[in-house]
Amino acid sequence: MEPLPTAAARPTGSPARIGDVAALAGVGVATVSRVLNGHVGVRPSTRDRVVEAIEALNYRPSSLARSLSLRRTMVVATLLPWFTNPSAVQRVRGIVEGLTGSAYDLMVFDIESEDRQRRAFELFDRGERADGLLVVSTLPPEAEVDRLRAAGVPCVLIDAVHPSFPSIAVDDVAGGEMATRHLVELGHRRIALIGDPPPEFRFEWSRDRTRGYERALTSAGIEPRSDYVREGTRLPHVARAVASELLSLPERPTAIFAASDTQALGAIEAARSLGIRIPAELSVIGFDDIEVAAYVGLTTVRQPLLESGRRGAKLLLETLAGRPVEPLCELLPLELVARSTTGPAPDR
Amino acid sequence: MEPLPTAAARPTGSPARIGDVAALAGVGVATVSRVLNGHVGVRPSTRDRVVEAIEALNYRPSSLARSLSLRRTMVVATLLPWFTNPSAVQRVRGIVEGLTGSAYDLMVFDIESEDRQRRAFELFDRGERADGLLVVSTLPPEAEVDRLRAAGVPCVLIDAVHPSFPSIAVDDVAGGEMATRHLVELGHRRIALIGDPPPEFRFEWSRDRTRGYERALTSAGIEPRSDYVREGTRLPHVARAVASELLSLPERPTAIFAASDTQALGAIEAARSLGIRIPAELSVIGFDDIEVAAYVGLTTVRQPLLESGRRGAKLLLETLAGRPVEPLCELLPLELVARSTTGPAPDR
DNA sequence: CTGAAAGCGCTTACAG
DNA sequence: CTGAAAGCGCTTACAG
Repeated sequence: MEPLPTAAARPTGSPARIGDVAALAGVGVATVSRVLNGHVGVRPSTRDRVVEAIEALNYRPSSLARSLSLRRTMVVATLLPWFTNPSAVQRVRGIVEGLTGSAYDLMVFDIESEDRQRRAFELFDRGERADGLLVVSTLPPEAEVDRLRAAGVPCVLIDAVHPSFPSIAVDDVAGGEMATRHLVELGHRRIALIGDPPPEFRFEWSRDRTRGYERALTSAGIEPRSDYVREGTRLPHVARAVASELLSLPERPTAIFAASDTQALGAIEAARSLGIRIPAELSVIGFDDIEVAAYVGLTTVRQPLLESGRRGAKLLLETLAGRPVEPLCELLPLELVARSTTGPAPDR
Repeated sequence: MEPLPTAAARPTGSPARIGDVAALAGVGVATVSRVLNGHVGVRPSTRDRVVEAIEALNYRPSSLARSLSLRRTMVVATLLPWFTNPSAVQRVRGIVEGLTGSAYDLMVFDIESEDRQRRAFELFDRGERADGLLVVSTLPPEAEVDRLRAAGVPCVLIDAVHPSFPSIAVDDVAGGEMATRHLVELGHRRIALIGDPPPEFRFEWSRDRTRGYERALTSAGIEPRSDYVREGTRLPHVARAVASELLSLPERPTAIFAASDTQALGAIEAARSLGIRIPAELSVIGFDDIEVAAYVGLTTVRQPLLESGRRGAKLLLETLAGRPVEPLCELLPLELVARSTTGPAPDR
């Protein structure tokens, strides 16, 4: 089953292989490979014949076969849940920026369910489909951590922390505290919280922000009330529904801290449709500072989303370049951005 | 160089291969492969031994090697430029939805420059890294069209049209006309247009919308003015700058039609900072109806972004399932959504 | 029911 | 400077 001598002999529909080129040029495949990879030490006349054959057959090497042979793909993969979320998008944008100018291409893989997460790691945990991984807002299952380490796949975590990998994150407890303190300082006492549902992928920052919220309340001498703490996904209608419940409570909160801007926006809409004025009757503070936040004047705790992606990408690039990176956790700064959705607590 | 008999013999760091499992279980690799792929006709006791060896070695087959051998990846790739743009994100969200429940995983690949576009197709045009392609808001170069067809890679276009592939699109000329007519009907005569820069990736809908704009003007007896037609990218500051120029014209337009909501938002910000009231002194209409549009009350021409992704994914799935799909262009409906950024032209 | 061998399409020592 | 061969890690006829 040797390569056939001419292009015409290849069945239509299947691209030429390196053997076809070799046959047409009258050389061995090794020589074609050398020309392809720009190795020195190929006689110019030979090279010319090979180049000619490549063009005649419209040949392009199989990147898959190359990857298998080279054990290198020049691709970086980003694995993240809900990757169409505004904050996730912003991080991805940072990753794209961080990778710009490098030789690596970016592949983004969505993890929407545990099933997809499993499949994602099946695809990537050997480092065959991508040379490095950027895992965003989720933690690999422990078994995958082992595989990744065993296979030596460079991996950087963004918005998640694990002792085995370097990571870029923020202090979520401090963030929750910061947001809540802002409300307390405005005189609010009845402060509700809308958090994310329990971690689906071992992803726990919502819990940390809740802890910060409780801490701030306690140190202000306010007793946390369980009926003021709700959970819901970031789907617009869910966020609205959760906020509506909160706003229909007999003792309605005068302020809401939402664990994300997306949820804060839902709370604002809920208030709007209930005829509750913001910030006169209700203050709302979010988390993230996504692009629309500035646009609609949402008060929020800003975390450097873009920067997190950029830094994560840079860190991964370092590792890929062979510079060993400590599995340290780099904390990015948080900043309170007071805009127009928070104000003094109503009298009474 | 036969597989070594025990796991311990494998160098740490390299995952077990099928040969290691076979050796440990005392069977041939073919048998391991059969067990792995759930083929019938393996004696239960043999199967048990294999399963045991798999677990002992924590073995997971190389998906890359599988792909090479099977010529199938169970992955669908989406190639799109500026994939963090709100409208692109929305389409991707639709694609994710359309793929949900299927056996295919989604990989997203960003095309930000011609260089990346070339690399994207190098990776995907043989159908080795993905079984099917969803090309969004860009057109493959003609040479790639040939390769894709030659290799028989199923490919669906979204927001782009090519005779060789089925596609999901909208009638952009009609859309441009619809937007402009809305302004004309409100009494505007000085109507400006902010379009995208010339197509970077043979991507021409902005031109079509401009054509619709001109057509609407002409049929209203309004002479198109070249100083009213500007181009700029969707980067926020660019959109603002372009709008500012327009609004500083001696004969300032009373209405702006932006080729995208993102640009419309930029125009609104520019007006704001120039102290121009909307819609009293300036009407602004966008295109797309991205999520924030409703939120900020932007009048726009709605195109079914989510639906385009969903339909594209479904179409691709059909093709992948072997049901031949005509290379037809499916046009999705456009709808004018009048909100609060457009109003009657100011007297005089 | 099972294994040896060929094949997927490359790259790269190794030997000339 | 160049080619035959082994290897990357799988799958699958083919022959028992």
